[in-house]
Amino acid sequence: MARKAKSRPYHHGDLREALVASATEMIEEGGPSSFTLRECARRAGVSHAAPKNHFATAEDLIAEVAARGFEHFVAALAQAADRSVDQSPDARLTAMCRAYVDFARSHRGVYGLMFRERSGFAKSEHLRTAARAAWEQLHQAVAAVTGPGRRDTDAKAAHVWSLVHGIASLTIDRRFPEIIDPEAVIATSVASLPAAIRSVGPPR
Amino acid sequence: MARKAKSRPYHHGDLREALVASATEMIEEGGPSSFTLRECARRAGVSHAAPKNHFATAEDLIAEVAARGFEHFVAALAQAADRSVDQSPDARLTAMCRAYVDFARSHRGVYGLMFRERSGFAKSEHLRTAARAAWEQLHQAVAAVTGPGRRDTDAKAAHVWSLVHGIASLTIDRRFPEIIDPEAVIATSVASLPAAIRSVGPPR
DNA sequence: TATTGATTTTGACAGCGTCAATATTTTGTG
DNA sequence: CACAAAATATTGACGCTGTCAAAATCAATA
Repeated sequence: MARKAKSRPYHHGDLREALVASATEMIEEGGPSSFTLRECARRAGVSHAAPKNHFATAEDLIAEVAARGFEHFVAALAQAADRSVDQSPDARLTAMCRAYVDFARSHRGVYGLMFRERSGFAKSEHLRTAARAAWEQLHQAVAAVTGPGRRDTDAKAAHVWSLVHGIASLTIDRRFPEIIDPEAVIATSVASLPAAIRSVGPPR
Repeated sequence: MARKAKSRPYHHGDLREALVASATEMIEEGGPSSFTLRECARRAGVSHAAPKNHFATAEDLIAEVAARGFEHFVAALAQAADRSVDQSPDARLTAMCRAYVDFARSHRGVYGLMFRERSGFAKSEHLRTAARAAWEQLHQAVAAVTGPGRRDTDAKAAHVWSLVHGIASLTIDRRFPEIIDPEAVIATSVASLPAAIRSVGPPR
């Protein structure tokens, strides 16, 4: 055993972690499509087939990268919430949305990976739970704004997520016309969110 | 010459169009990442190097697919606008947003391609102009709601695009929790849009 | 110390995109 | 009509990729 304990289990030391680090690096540098398993092994200083012992397939490795991306992402959102814990729910939600877009913009590659369909989402339990944690983080901030016990909080949270994800994606992939200042879009759209979610759906 | 005339210029007949058709088919079936140039050539019934005469690189071919996707997309939006031409600007914008999400859901593969960063966006003029046409289509519908001559219509249009693109992406890539009914999110969020864009940004 | 098991390497395979050389067909011109 | 020129398609090769099986290496344990 001693598989992931701190006991420096083997030859390389901890190849599994080294592979995740190299893969993350590659994806941050050149986007998800720039990743290749062989180059990743090269960066970790091992032969091209060595990863097989830790990840059955290349997809499993990038699923792990995506899962850790979600964990990092959740931490960033939580930190934003903590920093504004003494403010209003509206301010807290706004802060979280800003943190959302900031994370996406400063981790373009991994963020793109996290929301790409084929990221091993179906196969990796780790990835699914990490993604769900992100959803719950956002959901909670929305619930604080709409008030407790509402039936349609889910739809409102989905609305918020859609908006910030849309802004993040279009900004990252440069699909806005050049005239558009992403910073301005983020500022005005995010600022309008608390009021907007109060009026989304039936007002009762 | 007679390069793209109707004169059945050659051996295959019209390989260029056949390649675009095969590529579109592949991407719709298995997503953008399932495309390979060799399989595409196979489907078109030619050798693996035949595409070289019509597209210098594989990226050029998928850029063409993306460009046509945008053209098809613009047509779908325009059709939605036409169908609601006798209604209010609000209803027209709503209809267009519904058409937007409907298109994305019924052309998952190509839509994913259209908004993926590496789609030859930088190199293909055709792709850039087709994408710009889509933006202008949406921009116009937004302008009709906010009223003419407003300075912040761009930001409002970006807001609308972000929301519908976010809904479309998250739905397509199945990133909403299972509890969420995409149909409900689309209905409520899109319905709230006209009112929302009136309050986004400075009210003056 | 010997054996076991985990880890890594080596070598092979098919598939990929691209390129150069060759073959074939169409088009344009004398 | 014949022939040259241009356009189009094929063949074969190159280096790259992910995956697999067999052999080699090393750590821990019995």
